[in-house]
Amino acid sequence: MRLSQYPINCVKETPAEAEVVSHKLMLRAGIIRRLASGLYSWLPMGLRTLQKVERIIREEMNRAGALEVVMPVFQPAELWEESGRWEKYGPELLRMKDRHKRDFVAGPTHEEVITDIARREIKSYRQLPVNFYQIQTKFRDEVRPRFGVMRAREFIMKDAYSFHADEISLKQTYKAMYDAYTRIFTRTGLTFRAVKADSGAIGGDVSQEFHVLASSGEDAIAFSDQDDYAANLEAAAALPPTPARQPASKALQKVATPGARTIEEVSRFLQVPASSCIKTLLVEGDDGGIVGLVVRGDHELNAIKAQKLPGVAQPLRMASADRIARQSGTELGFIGPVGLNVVRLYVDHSALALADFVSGANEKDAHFTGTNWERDVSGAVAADIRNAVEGDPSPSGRGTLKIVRGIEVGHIFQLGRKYSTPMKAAVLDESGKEVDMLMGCYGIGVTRIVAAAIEQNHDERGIIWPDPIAPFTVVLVALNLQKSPRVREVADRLYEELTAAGIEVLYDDRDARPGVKFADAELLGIPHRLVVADRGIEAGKLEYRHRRDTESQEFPAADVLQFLRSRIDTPR
RNA sequence: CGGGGUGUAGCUCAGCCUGGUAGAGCACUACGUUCGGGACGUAGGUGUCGCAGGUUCAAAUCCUGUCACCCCGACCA
Repeated sequence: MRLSQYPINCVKETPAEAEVVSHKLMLRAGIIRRLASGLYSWLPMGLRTLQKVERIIREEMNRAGALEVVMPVFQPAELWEESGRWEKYGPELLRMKDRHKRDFVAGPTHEEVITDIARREIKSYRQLPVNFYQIQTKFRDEVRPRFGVMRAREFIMKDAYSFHADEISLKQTYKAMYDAYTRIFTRTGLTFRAVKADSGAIGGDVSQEFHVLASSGEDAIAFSDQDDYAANLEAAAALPPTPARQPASKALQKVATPGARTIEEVSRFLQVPASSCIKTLLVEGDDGGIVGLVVRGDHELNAIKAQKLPGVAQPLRMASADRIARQSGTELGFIGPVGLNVVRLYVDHSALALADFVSGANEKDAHFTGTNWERDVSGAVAADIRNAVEGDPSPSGRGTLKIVRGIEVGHIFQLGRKYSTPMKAAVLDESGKEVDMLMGCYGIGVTRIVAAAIEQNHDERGIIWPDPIAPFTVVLVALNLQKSPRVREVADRLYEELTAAGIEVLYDDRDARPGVKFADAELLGIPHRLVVADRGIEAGKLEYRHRRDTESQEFPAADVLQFLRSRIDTPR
């Protein structure tokens, strides 16, 4: 493409609407434009990358034996009533009526539609297994769309759904999808990690997420430094500490702690480390009562773990201030387990391992020192309710945990019969008996991959695309071509030659100053840069620089194809 | 949904407190100079000051309402 014929300019100033790097760079480089909150248009430069990502996904899904389909964005409410999600999905599901007042939804995902197809088409175990996928626009009415296309309301997703007669077959396809995802993310050129996940609202038993690693990622990932254990922090088990607890040595003593509410304030005021304090959180129980949750002062509550405990309301809800007052006789900041009146009291393993610790006294401006579990507190139940932290022993039994940040770009589930049973998707098995099919589902956030790629690969000058998903592989910068017919001639010829050789070239033939061209090339993030200028022409040289390099190098112009090919990552 | 903030030229923003003819830089158009790291000069076009109502001789500015957008918390690819 000739830049002189491309109408969209890069912009120097960062649009005020953007907060995260990828969003800023996508706007500045003319990749996307916002239409409304959470709704984005993809401009030509961005679409090229998007389509490269889609192509990689398509090739690997096909290679893994999946069959491509396209299902409607709009879906009749009846299907959602059948699965029960018309009630359960909540306001994130965009609902609308057609002119006949019939209810429809804008599809946030397609389990219902695919299950409907499967139950109509598939009658025998001999037609199984099968795996359908599509690459299609989804709509989720997010509470708060943000970070550009990272969390948009409308986005492109690759979703796949497999059907099986038995568990073994489901596990085989799940594994095949795991391998396909590994190939897909490897081929995009991104650094990623597969992790154990909480299966969340979609349901099912087994699930894993694929994360692109980036310091700005929204998710925390815990992994062992000695084996391949890796899990989303919300799903990473925090093991009970060893050695076991020391015996009580101090007496329970009430001390005045005026105004000290947070652990930080209490620990500073009493001159004890946060790890020798506990915090007591009150949440609503599923029977209308109040449940107490205790974690060590330096730890964080893990809501996902906590809401799975018997007696805890799901989703987790903190008790309101006046319920706290009624329950504990005090206010936020001074609650403690001693004499606390709750339905259940769950104590995290590491809090339970403490002796002689500091706890709230259930009295304004007072805490206890020298608190001990058996002696001072009754009814404590041990549980894992905290986030794992760096340095914890790995749940795999080998090594300690490290924590990095990631952006979730893929998620694979074994769904089981969550949809097939309520929607009566059954086949006849070998014995002629009707059995509900088992399902798996496998998603990839296609548009999110593009944003994640930028979060992971950029510098202060702009984007640094990995070769496989760069909008163009080579940027050809011709300097002063409006004055120098020689430069124009050489650059034009080079452009034709490289393009004919199948290399995607962005040719900057604009009448612009060198600084502008270099700056734009760097902002756009084209990985390989060739410069044509009077300087090198006489000597028959061209100048090359990779986007990550700090120095340019010269090479004989005659070798250009061979030279470039040796530097471009070839697609597998 | 709760809390905070912002709406003025295509973009970034000033002006608002203290009411009195709507501004700067960038971008855009023309010409000239310049030309290996975001040049300069001259000339030029650009506005429903988010919208509606109110106060006032007079509203971008004060008041009320409303809409949109952004940021922080509970959900997800």
